[in-house]
Amino acid sequence: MDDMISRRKVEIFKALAHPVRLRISEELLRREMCVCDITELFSFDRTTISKHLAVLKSAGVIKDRKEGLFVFYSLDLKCLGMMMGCINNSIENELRDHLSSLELGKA
Amino acid sequence: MDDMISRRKVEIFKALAHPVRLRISEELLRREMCVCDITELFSFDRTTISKHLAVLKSAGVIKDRKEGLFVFYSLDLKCLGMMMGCINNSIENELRDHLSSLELGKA
DNA sequence: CTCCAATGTGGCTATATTGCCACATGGGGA
DNA sequence: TCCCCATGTGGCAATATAGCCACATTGGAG
Repeated sequence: MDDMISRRKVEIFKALAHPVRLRISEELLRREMCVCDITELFSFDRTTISKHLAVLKSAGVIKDRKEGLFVFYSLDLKCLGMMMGCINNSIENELRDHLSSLELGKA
Repeated sequence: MDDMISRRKVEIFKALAHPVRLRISEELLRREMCVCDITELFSFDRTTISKHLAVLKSAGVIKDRKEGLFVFYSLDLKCLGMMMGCINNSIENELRDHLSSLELGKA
Protein backbone atom coordinates (compact mmCIF):
# COMPACT_ATOMS: atom_id res chain seq x y z
CA MET A 1 0.00 0.00 0.00
CA ASP A 2 2.78 2.36 0.96
CA ASP A 3 4.66 0.83 -1.88
CA MET A 4 1.80 1.67 -4.17
CA ILE A 5 1.89 5.34 -3.16
CA SER A 6 5.60 5.38 -3.74
CA ARG A 7 5.16 3.94 -7.20
CA ARG A 8 2.54 6.55 -8.04
CA LYS A 9 4.89 9.31 -6.95
CA VAL A 10 7.71 7.95 -9.05
CA GLU A 11 5.31 7.71 -11.98
CA ILE A 12 4.47 11.40 -11.66
CA PHE A 13 8.12 12.44 -11.60
CA LYS A 14 8.91 10.13 -14.49
CA ALA A 15 6.11 11.68 -16.51
CA LEU A 16 7.54 15.15 -15.92
CA ALA A 17 11.13 14.04 -16.53
CA HIS A 18 11.16 14.57 -20.25
CA PRO A 19 11.52 17.90 -22.10
CA VAL A 20 8.50 17.32 -24.32
CA ARG A 21 6.24 16.17 -21.51
CA LEU A 22 7.36 18.93 -19.17
CA ARG A 23 6.72 21.54 -21.86
CA ILE A 24 3.26 20.11 -22.55
CA SER A 25 2.45 20.19 -18.84
CA GLU A 26 3.58 23.79 -18.55
CA GLU A 27 1.45 24.82 -21.52
CA LEU A 28 -1.58 23.06 -20.08
CA LEU A 29 -0.97 24.99 -16.89
CA ARG A 30 -2.13 28.01 -18.85
CA ARG A 31 -4.88 26.62 -21.08
CA GLU A 32 -6.65 23.53 -22.27
CA MET A 33 -5.44 22.35 -25.67
CA CYS A 34 -6.40 19.77 -28.28
CA VAL A 35 -3.84 17.26 -29.50
CA CYS A 36 -3.57 19.15 -32.76
CA ASP A 37 -2.51 22.34 -30.93
CA ILE A 38 -0.06 20.48 -28.73
CA THR A 39 1.47 18.71 -31.71
CA GLU A 40 2.20 22.04 -33.36
CA LEU A 41 4.41 23.07 -30.45
CA PHE A 42 6.97 20.46 -31.47
CA SER A 43 8.67 19.10 -34.56
CA PHE A 44 8.19 15.50 -33.47
CA ASP A 45 5.91 13.04 -35.11
CA ARG A 46 2.24 13.25 -34.15
CA THR A 47 2.30 9.72 -32.75
CA THR A 48 5.28 10.53 -30.56
CA ILE A 49 3.32 13.36 -28.97
CA SER A 50 0.34 11.05 -28.59
CA LYS A 51 2.45 8.62 -26.60
CA HIS A 52 3.82 11.37 -24.40
CA LEU A 53 0.25 12.45 -23.67
CA ALA A 54 -0.62 8.89 -22.73
CA VAL A 55 2.27 8.81 -20.26
CA LEU A 56 1.18 12.09 -18.66
CA LYS A 57 -2.41 10.95 -18.46
CA SER A 58 -1.60 7.59 -16.98
CA ALA A 59 0.49 9.33 -14.32
CA GLY A 60 -2.46 11.55 -13.45
CA VAL A 61 -0.71 14.74 -14.48
CA ILE A 62 -3.26 15.56 -17.17
CA LYS A 63 -6.75 14.46 -18.13
CA ASP A 64 -8.64 14.42 -21.41
CA ARG A 65 -12.06 15.33 -22.69
CA LYS A 66 -13.41 14.29 -26.07
CA GLU A 67 -15.38 16.65 -28.27
CA GLY A 68 -16.27 15.29 -31.68
CA LEU A 69 -13.11 14.36 -33.50
CA PHE A 70 -10.97 16.30 -31.07
CA VAL A 71 -9.46 15.37 -27.75
CA PHE A 72 -8.73 18.21 -25.37
CA TYR A 73 -6.16 17.85 -22.65
CA SER A 74 -5.96 19.85 -19.44
CA LEU A 75 -4.10 19.71 -16.17
CA ASP A 76 -5.20 17.23 -13.55
CA LEU A 77 -2.37 17.40 -10.99
CA LYS A 78 -3.31 20.40 -8.90
CA CYS A 79 0.16 20.78 -7.40
CA LEU A 80 1.89 21.44 -10.66
CA GLY A 81 1.57 25.22 -10.72
CA MET A 82 3.04 25.56 -7.27
CA MET A 83 5.76 23.03 -8.00
CA MET A 84 6.88 24.74 -11.16
CA GLY A 85 6.80 28.14 -9.52
CA CYS A 86 9.01 26.95 -6.71
CA ILE A 87 11.42 25.10 -8.95
CA ASN A 88 11.71 28.04 -11.32
CA ASN A 89 12.59 30.18 -8.33
CA SER A 90 15.23 27.77 -7.13
CA ILE A 91 16.84 27.60 -10.53
CA GLU A 92 16.78 31.36 -10.99
CA ASN A 93 18.47 31.83 -7.62
CA GLU A 94 21.01 29.20 -8.49
CA LEU A 95 21.81 30.89 -11.80
CA ARG A 96 21.94 34.32 -10.18
CA ASP A 97 24.37 33.06 -7.54
CA HIS A 98 26.42 31.43 -10.20
CA LEU A 99 26.56 34.61 -12.28
CA SER A 100 27.42 36.83 -9.32
CA SER A 101 30.24 34.53 -8.29
CA LEU A 102 31.58 34.85 -11.82
CA GLU A 103 31.38 38.66 -11.46
CA LEU A 104 33.33 38.50 -8.21
CA GLY A 105 35.93 36.35 -9.87
CA LYS A 106 36.47 39.04 -12.50
CA ALA A 107 36.88 41.87 -9.98
CA MET B 1 19.13 30.48 -21.80
CA ASP B 2 15.48 29.53 -21.49
CA ASP B 3 16.51 26.21 -22.86
CA MET B 4 19.07 25.90 -20.10
CA ILE B 5 16.42 26.48 -17.43
CA SER B 6 14.23 23.88 -19.06
CA ARG B 7 17.07 21.36 -19.03
CA ARG B 8 17.71 22.02 -15.35
CA LYS B 9 14.07 21.42 -14.55
CA VAL B 10 14.01 18.16 -16.47
CA GLU B 11 17.18 17.14 -14.65
CA ILE B 12 15.49 17.68 -11.30
CA PHE B 13 12.45 15.61 -12.24
CA LYS B 14 14.67 12.89 -13.71
CA ALA B 15 16.62 12.75 -10.49
CA LEU B 16 13.42 12.23 -8.51
CA ALA B 17 11.98 9.75 -11.01
CA HIS B 18 13.50 6.63 -9.51
CA PRO B 19 12.27 4.75 -6.44
CA VAL B 20 15.69 4.66 -4.79
CA ARG B 21 16.45 8.31 -5.44
CA LEU B 22 13.00 9.45 -4.38
CA ARG B 23 13.27 7.48 -1.17
CA ILE B 24 16.70 8.94 -0.43
CA SER B 25 15.37 12.45 -1.03
CA GLU B 26 12.44 11.85 1.28
CA GLU B 27 14.71 10.55 4.03
CA LEU B 28 17.01 13.55 3.66
CA LEU B 29 13.95 15.73 4.05
CA ARG B 30 13.98 14.61 7.66
CA ARG B 31 17.66 14.40 8.49
CA GLU B 32 21.19 14.60 7.20
CA MET B 33 22.72 11.16 6.58
CA CYS B 34 26.09 9.69 5.70
CA VAL B 35 26.42 7.38 2.70
CA CYS B 36 26.77 4.43 5.07
CA ASP B 37 23.38 5.17 6.64
CA ILE B 38 21.72 5.70 3.28
CA THR B 39 23.16 2.47 1.93
CA GLU B 40 21.59 0.52 4.77
CA LEU B 41 18.12 1.62 3.69
CA PHE B 42 18.43 -0.53 0.56
CA SER B 43 19.56 -3.95 -0.49
CA PHE B 44 21.39 -2.59 -3.52
CA ASP B 45 25.10 -2.53 -3.93
CA ARG B 46 26.93 0.31 -2.23
CA THR B 47 28.22 1.62 -5.56
CA THR B 48 24.71 1.71 -6.99
CA ILE B 49 23.63 3.99 -4.16
CA SER B 50 26.72 6.08 -4.70
CA LYS B 51 25.73 6.67 -8.30
CA HIS B 52 22.18 7.57 -7.36
CA LEU B 53 23.57 10.11 -4.92
CA ALA B 54 25.72 11.57 -7.68
CA VAL B 55 22.62 11.97 -9.88
CA LEU B 56 20.70 13.74 -7.12
CA LYS B 57 23.63 16.00 -6.33
CA SER B 58 24.27 16.94 -9.92
CA ALA B 59 20.59 17.85 -10.28
CA GLY B 60 20.87 20.12 -7.25
CA VAL B 61 18.40 18.12 -5.19
CA ILE B 62 20.94 17.29 -2.50
CA LYS B 63 24.35 18.54 -1.40
CA ASP B 64 27.23 16.90 0.43
CA ARG B 65 29.61 17.74 3.22
CA LYS B 66 32.76 15.77 4.00
CA GLU B 67 33.82 14.96 7.53
CA GLY B 68 36.85 12.73 7.81
CA LEU B 69 36.19 9.48 6.06
CA PHE B 70 32.47 10.16 5.87
CA VAL B 71 30.36 12.09 3.41
CA PHE B 72 27.10 13.49 4.72
CA TYR B 73 24.27 14.29 2.38
CA SER B 74 21.43 16.71 3.01
CA LEU B 75 18.67 18.36 1.02
CA ASP B 76 19.50 21.29 -1.21
CA LEU B 77 16.28 21.78 -3.19
CA LYS B 78 14.18 23.89 -0.85
CA CYS B 79 10.92 23.13 -2.67
CA LEU B 80 11.02 19.43 -2.06
CA GLY B 81 9.12 19.35 1.21
CA MET B 82 6.27 21.34 -0.19
CA MET B 83 6.25 19.35 -3.41
CA MET B 84 6.09 16.02 -1.66
CA GLY B 85 3.42 17.24 0.71
CA CYS B 86 1.24 18.35 -2.15
CA ILE B 87 1.80 15.23 -4.24
CA ASN B 88 1.12 12.96 -1.28
CA ASN B 89 -2.14 14.82 -0.79
CA SER B 90 -3.12 14.44 -4.44
CA ILE B 91 -2.42 10.73 -4.37
CA GLU B 92 -4.29 10.20 -1.13
CA ASN B 93 -7.32 12.00 -2.53
CA GLU B 94 -7.10 9.99 -5.70
CA LEU B 95 -6.97 6.72 -3.76
CA ARG B 96 -9.78 7.80 -1.46
CA ASP B 97 -11.96 8.68 -4.46
CA HIS B 98 -11.10 5.40 -6.05
CA LEU B 99 -11.99 3.46 -2.94
CA SER B 100 -15.27 5.30 -2.39
CA SER B 101 -16.31 4.69 -5.98
CA LEU B 102 -15.66 1.00 -5.36
CA GLU B 103 -17.88 1.22 -2.26
CA LEU B 104 -20.65 2.82 -4.31
CA GLY B 105 -20.33 0.10 -6.90
CA LYS B 106 -20.94 -2.51 -4.18
CA ALA B 107 -24.08 -0.82 -2.83
C1' DC C 1 -22.89 4.45 -46.53
C1' DT C 2 -18.35 6.37 -47.85
C1' DC C 3 -14.61 9.06 -47.12
C1' DC C 4 -11.62 11.86 -44.57
C1' DA C 5 -9.67 14.02 -40.55
C1' DA C 6 -8.03 13.57 -35.60
C1' DT C 7 -6.23 10.52 -32.65
C1' DG C 8 -4.44 6.15 -30.64
C1' DT C 9 -1.69 1.57 -30.84
C1' DG C 10 1.73 -2.20 -32.12
C1' DG C 11 6.14 -2.86 -33.09
C1' DC C 12 10.82 -2.04 -34.41
C1' DT C 13 15.51 0.25 -33.85
C1' DA C 14 18.42 3.52 -31.50
C1' DT C 15 19.62 5.39 -27.31
C1' DA C 16 19.63 5.96 -22.26
C1' DT C 17 19.46 4.07 -17.66
C1' DT C 18 20.33 0.64 -14.07
C1' DG C 19 23.04 -2.28 -11.25
C1' DC C 20 27.01 -4.91 -10.40
C1' DC C 21 32.00 -5.77 -10.52
C1' DA C 22 36.78 -4.41 -10.34
C1' DC C 23 39.49 -0.83 -9.25
C1' DA C 24 40.89 4.09 -7.72
C1' DT C 25 41.14 7.68 -4.06
C1' DG C 26 41.86 9.79 0.26
C1' DG C 27 41.75 10.13 5.27
C1' DG C 28 42.87 8.08 9.87
C1' DG C 29 45.06 4.90 12.96
C1' DA C 30 48.90 1.79 14.22
C1' DT D 1 54.89 4.47 6.55
C1' DC D 2 51.37 0.84 5.79
C1' DC D 3 46.92 -0.65 5.91
C1' DC D 4 42.09 -0.34 6.23
C1' DC D 5 37.74 1.88 5.80
C1' DA D 6 34.27 4.95 3.49
C1' DT D 7 33.38 6.45 -0.75
C1' DG D 8 33.69 7.33 -5.81
C1' DT D 9 34.47 5.87 -10.89
C1' DG D 10 34.96 3.13 -15.34
C1' DG D 11 32.82 -0.05 -17.78
C1' DC D 12 29.92 -3.86 -19.08
C1' DA D 13 25.36 -6.49 -19.67
C1' DA D 14 20.45 -6.22 -18.99
C1' DT D 15 16.55 -3.51 -19.22
C1' DA D 16 13.75 0.60 -20.20
C1' DT D 17 12.62 4.58 -22.97
C1' DA D 18 12.11 7.48 -27.29
C1' DG D 19 10.71 8.24 -31.82
C1' DC D 20 9.14 6.78 -36.21
C1' DC D 21 6.32 3.96 -39.39
C1' DA D 22 2.24 1.34 -40.63
C1' DC D 23 -2.14 0.45 -39.29
C1' DA D 24 -6.59 0.67 -36.34
C1' DT D 25 -10.43 3.45 -34.61
C1' DT D 26 -13.92 6.77 -34.36
C1' DG D 27 -16.89 10.65 -35.48
C1' DG D 28 -18.53 14.17 -38.81
C1' DA D 29 -19.47 15.70 -43.62
C1' DG D 30 -21.35 14.64 -47.90
